[in-house]
Amino acid sequence: METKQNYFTQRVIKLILSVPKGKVATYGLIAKLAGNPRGSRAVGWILHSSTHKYNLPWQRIIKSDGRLSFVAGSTKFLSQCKKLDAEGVLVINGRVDLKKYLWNKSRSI
DNA sequence: CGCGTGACTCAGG
DNA sequence: TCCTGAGCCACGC
Repeated sequence: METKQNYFTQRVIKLILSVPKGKVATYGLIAKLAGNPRGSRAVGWILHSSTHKYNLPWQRIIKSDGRLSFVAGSTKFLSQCKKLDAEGVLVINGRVDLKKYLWNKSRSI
């Protein structure tokens, strides 16, 4: 593999690929599990940079408050909304109920 | 090695 | 609930 990136980046990608369908994760959670509790911004950058290469389920990654990261009404926003809905994740006014859909690695059913 | 950028998060008001 | 400022991290140039 041409993975010349940092361990953190690789870990983030793997973590994102581990998020089950019908569940969502936050940038902060991914960053924390990857080893950098404060690397949330980096997670966003990694997604933006590697989604096309690794075909990551970017729609499952949202902000810590349960809202989508994109501007409401934008093309990407609607696209994410549609994908999540197709997976069974209910999105209301650009918000997701983290209490129901947040992925807990410790609880992975 | 420094600087700007970005799909973030937290603390206050 | 919404807005603002400060902090953090990886990447490209």
